[in-house]
Amino acid sequence: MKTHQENLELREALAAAGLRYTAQREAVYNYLRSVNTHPTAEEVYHAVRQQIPRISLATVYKCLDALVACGKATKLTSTDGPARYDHRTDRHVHVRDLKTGEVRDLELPGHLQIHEHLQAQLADVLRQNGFHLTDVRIEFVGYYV
Amino acid sequence: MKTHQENLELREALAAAGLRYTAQREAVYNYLRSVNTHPTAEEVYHAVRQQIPRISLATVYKCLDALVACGKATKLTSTDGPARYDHRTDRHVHVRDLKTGEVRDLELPGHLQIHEHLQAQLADVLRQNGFHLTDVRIEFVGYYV
DNA sequence: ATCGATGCAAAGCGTTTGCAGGGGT
DNA sequence: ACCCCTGCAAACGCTTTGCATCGAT
Repeated sequence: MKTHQENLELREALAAAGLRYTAQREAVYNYLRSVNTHPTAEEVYHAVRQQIPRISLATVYKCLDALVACGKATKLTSTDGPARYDHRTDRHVHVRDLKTGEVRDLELPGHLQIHEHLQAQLADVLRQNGFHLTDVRIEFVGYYV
Repeated sequence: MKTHQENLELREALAAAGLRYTAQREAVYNYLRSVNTHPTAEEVYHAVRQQIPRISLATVYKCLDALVACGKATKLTSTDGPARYDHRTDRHVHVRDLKTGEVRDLELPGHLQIHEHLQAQLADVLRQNGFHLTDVRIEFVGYYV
C-alpha cells in the first residue's frame, strides 16, 4: 500500500531487521519525526488516527516497538506516567519538565556539548570491566518557572 | 516502637516533611542502605519481610514514597520492568545492566568525574530560559559480556 | 502462498487507592 | 485524643497477548 511516497530509509531499516513496511508503521514514524516533544503512545495514537482511523492502540505500541527494534526510534521512561518515544537515536541530552511531563531535546551551543572525550574515557573504564556500552542517557530534570 | 536504636537522621527528615517515624519505614530505609544494587519494591518487600513478616507490598510502596518525599531516597525507572530505589540523593552516575536489569553506581577514578563545571554551565543556559533544574540523571546502559 | 501485521478484546503487570483498624505523636 | 499509617483487597493505568483476519513479500 503506497498511498504516497514511501520512506525508503525506513523500509530498509525495517527490512534489515526482518520486519515489513506497513502504512501504520510509516504513519507512526512520520508523526514521531514531525514533533519535537517526544510523544507518548497515546499521543501517537491520537495523531495517527487522523490518517488511519481504524488503527488500534495496540498496533501503535507494536509499531513503536518495531521502530525501536529497527533502530529508528528510542523509548524513554519516567518515574511517573507512560513511556515516550524519540525518533532520534544519536546520543543527546533530554530536558524533562516535571510540570507537564514533556521531554524535549536540549539544544546546545557548540562549546557546551557534553564532553565526548570524557564519555569515551568512561566507556573505556567500563569496557575494561567487561561491560559493553550500548547507550548513554542524560536527562536534565526540572520545571519552567 | 523502638525495637533497636532508631535512625535519628531519618526521623528528622521524616518529621521535617510532616511524616511519622515507623518501624516499616525504618526497615525499608535500612535495607535500601544495606545494598548497592538499587532494588525494586518487590525486592525490598521480600527482604523486609524477614524482619516484619506482616508488612504488605502496598506499605512498602508507601514507605518508599515517603522516603522519596522526605529526601532520603530516589526513584529510578527503566524502559522495561519496575522502578528501582536508590538511597543516594546526590548526583551520581548509574550503570544499568540490560541482561539482569540491575542498576549500580558507577565508581569513578577522581580524574574521571563527570565534569561538574560543564553541568553548571548547562544549568545556567537552562536557567536563562526560565528552567529550574532539580536533578541531572546520567545512565550508562549496556551489558556485561 | 506464505507468514508477519493488524485490530479487537481480554489479560497482565506494576502501582495506587479505599477503608477499617492499629500505632505514633 | 488526634489523625496518620498499616494491611488487605480491589481498582487502576499502561502495556502486552491471543486469536481470527488481512496484507506485504
